[in-house]
Amino acid sequence: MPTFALVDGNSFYCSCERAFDPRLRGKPVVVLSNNDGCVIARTAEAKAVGIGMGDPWHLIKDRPALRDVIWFSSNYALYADMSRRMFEVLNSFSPDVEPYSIDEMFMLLDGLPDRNGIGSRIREAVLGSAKIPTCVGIGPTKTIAKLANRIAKKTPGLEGVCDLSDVDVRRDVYRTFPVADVWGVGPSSVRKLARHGVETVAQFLELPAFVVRKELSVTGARIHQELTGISCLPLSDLPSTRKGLAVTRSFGQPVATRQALTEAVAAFADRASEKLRQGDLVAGHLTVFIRTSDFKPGPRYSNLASMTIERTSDSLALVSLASRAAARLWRDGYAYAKAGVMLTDLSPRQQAPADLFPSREPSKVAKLMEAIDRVNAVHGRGALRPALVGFRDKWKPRQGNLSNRFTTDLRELMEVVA
DNA sequence: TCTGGGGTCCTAGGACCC
DNA sequence: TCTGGGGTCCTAGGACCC
Repeated sequence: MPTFALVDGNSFYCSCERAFDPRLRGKPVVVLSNNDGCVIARTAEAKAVGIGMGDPWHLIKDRPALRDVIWFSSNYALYADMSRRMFEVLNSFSPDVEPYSIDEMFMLLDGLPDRNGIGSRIREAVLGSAKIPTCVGIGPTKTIAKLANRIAKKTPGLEGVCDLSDVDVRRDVYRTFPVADVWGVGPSSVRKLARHGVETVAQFLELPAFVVRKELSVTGARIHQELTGISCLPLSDLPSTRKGLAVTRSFGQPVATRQALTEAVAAFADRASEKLRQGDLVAGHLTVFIRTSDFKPGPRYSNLASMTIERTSDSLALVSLASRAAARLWRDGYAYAKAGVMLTDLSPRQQAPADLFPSREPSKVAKLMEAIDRVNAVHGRGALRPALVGFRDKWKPRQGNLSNRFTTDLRELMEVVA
């Protein structure tokens, strides 16, 4: 039987901010989503003054109780780099580490020389080297490790570690643990299970497998199995090639001209092409969507255009296709709030079938893209951009309080030291 | 002034084929 | 009078996750 650990960074984005500013210790801190929209990370102190996950910042920030709360715009470059550091620390314990999200990593503990107190030692190492406090959940399947992690997080006496390797300990936990808190069981599944009188994990496990299969499909059946201690979600050692990628944004202010909208979509397509090239991939399908706000009064409109394209990662081609699509989707008389570009049907550039009649010479395009990427690596993203993107950036999201990129930009680190 | 931005997997149903 | 039975591939949409 394998042993999995799930290591999860506490209030990850907030902890990243704290790692570079000790004055934030013990204070309520929140990090906001893009556009400074809603709260996506909060410290224990921030939870204590009543801030919920996903709360719209502009609706709550003036409450008297929140007077001392320190807030940040999200600084993704910093968080991604901190995540990489966390990975490296875990990797020094075990060769089998699978990043599950930016702040969560699964690892296999099998074959480790000394398993005694392993959870605490992992925590100490991550805190010491990466400056990130974590919780560790341990169990014979991913689902159980995840469940253990949740208990570690919520139970003060446990010092951030919960081990559910033992079947009797699990049985005890299952009697009261709500099935709604199990990884992969969402609101829709909870409603179905409630019709069978199921509320706890223990009750869930009493359901016959065929009932679970019928009600919750194979996804639910796997969770059912995993909770009994039979592992069916393996650790994936290799980073899988991604299936699709998207660049979507809410606008800093409503976009009301066709020009501004097409420029925004062009910019998203430009960024999406860049991501594509970073993974050495090409896309065979392009989707563009535009929409008005769900929250503001006024006429609503939402539409998308989806097209199969000649496989490419050429910014100029993708930007041109995407902005033409946006121009077609445009309707007069609406205040647009959000748009996006999605690329799917991805494949490695090398494996992509060659086009019989390419519209442009592939080797020349590759050289041009390489040059563009190099210039932007030195001078900053967007320094060199397709003309269709423009320089007005009317759509740019708000970022009212962005911390410095301490770990990835030397100049920005020096600003703090100075 | 102001409500995020990504992902994955699964299923159903349509189009098309023999 | 009677109008098949599989396959595959693709897409849209649901559900869930962080």
